Amino acid sequence: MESLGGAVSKGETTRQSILDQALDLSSEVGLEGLTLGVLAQRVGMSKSGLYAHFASKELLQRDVLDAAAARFVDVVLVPALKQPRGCRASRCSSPAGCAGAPRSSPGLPFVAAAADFDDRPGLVRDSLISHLKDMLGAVSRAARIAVEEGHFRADLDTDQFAYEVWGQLVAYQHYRRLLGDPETQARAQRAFRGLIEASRT
Amino acid sequence: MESLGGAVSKGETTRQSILDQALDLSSEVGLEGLTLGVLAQRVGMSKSGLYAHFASKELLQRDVLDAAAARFVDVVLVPALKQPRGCRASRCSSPAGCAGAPRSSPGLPFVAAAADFDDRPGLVRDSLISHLKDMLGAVSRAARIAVEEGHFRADLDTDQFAYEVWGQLVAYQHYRRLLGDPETQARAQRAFRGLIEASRT
DNA sequence: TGATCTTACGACCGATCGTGCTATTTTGAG
DNA sequence: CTCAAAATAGCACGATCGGTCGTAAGATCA
Repeated sequence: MESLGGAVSKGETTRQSILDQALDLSSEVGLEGLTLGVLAQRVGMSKSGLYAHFASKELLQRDVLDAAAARFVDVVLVPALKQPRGCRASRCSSPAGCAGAPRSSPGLPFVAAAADFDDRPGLVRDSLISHLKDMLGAVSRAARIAVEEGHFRADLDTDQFAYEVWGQLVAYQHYRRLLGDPETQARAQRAFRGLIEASRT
Repeated sequence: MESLGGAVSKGETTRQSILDQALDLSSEVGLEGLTLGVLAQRVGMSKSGLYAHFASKELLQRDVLDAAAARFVDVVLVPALKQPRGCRASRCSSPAGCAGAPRSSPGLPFVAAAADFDDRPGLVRDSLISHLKDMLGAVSRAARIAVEEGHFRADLDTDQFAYEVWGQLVAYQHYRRLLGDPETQARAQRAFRGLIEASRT
């Protein structure tokens, strides 16, 4: 048994490192492109040894998605909520904030997964929808606060605002990954600024 | 030889019907999910018989993509260009117009393919980028005409306009396919109206 | 230390993938 | 009708996929 604290079993630590690697890998090839063989190779263990940590590939994918959501909350949402209340909405919903550094953007596996699983029913899709609704709710709530504090228009449809924010995130990822256009970052920021401007009082 | 007209060889006919079926199928499972076996089954011929019409799967995918682009031009762009000049920009770039009826929207395979191949170099990706740039150029040009005719602001960045239009198309497809929210259509239209409004004089 | 439970490995399975090769059927021009 | 050419089917291959199983190595605790 573990000593009721930081100590964790060996299995749990490797399981966590598997999940970490899977998160990175799925940022490159997508959740759907995730393969037990190459993941095992990257982690440095045998396929079956890796597989023993998960009941099925679907469960593995779901866990990876949960890990991605957790990372997103930690990296994007929590820092945003530490901002002064008035700035929250724009901070936590900026594509530049979500997409962050070109490398290993926290929102990326999420967007990629959304594309892969939008028509593939199952555990992963359900989990994805659930997380997405949570995130949209968070953005909408932040916008509502901004409305109450007078930074945003009183008649702003905050759900619509969240919709458009997510849309810009998705569009930004598409553009950047497909075209590799360095101008994309500037375009995304301009578009986002336009959205904020249109929501202002 | 053919009689210099409508007559086409049998091979070309079946090849075209294969492409049609492939277009429908890829709207469901994506270009990446396209499989020779199930495609052959759907067309009603053997896998090898079908395969004989294409040098490789990659070439097949490229041809499907070209067909999708052609259909998009026919169904969306050409009708839009027959509108009075002032309306073109909004007509040809409306997500509702591009996405059209919930079933068999012409832009869908394009968006799905963009998600699948944004990080998979090769023929398909190259073709995809080429077509995308064409479409963006068309939208940008339409916007420019609207500017010249005084319907849009004189200082409008038409490339930025095209970027945001494509973004809305992508976002709409994501939302609709993932959440299945009937409200999505209304949200997309509202977002698009906002974009047009912001571009007006 | 010795016993026990956890963790990891290698071999293997059936299915499916893309892709060639060869035979057979179908088409269409002379 | 004849017959070469085109079109299609049959078959098999190597690779890779998710997944299973028996077992060896390693950790944990009495």
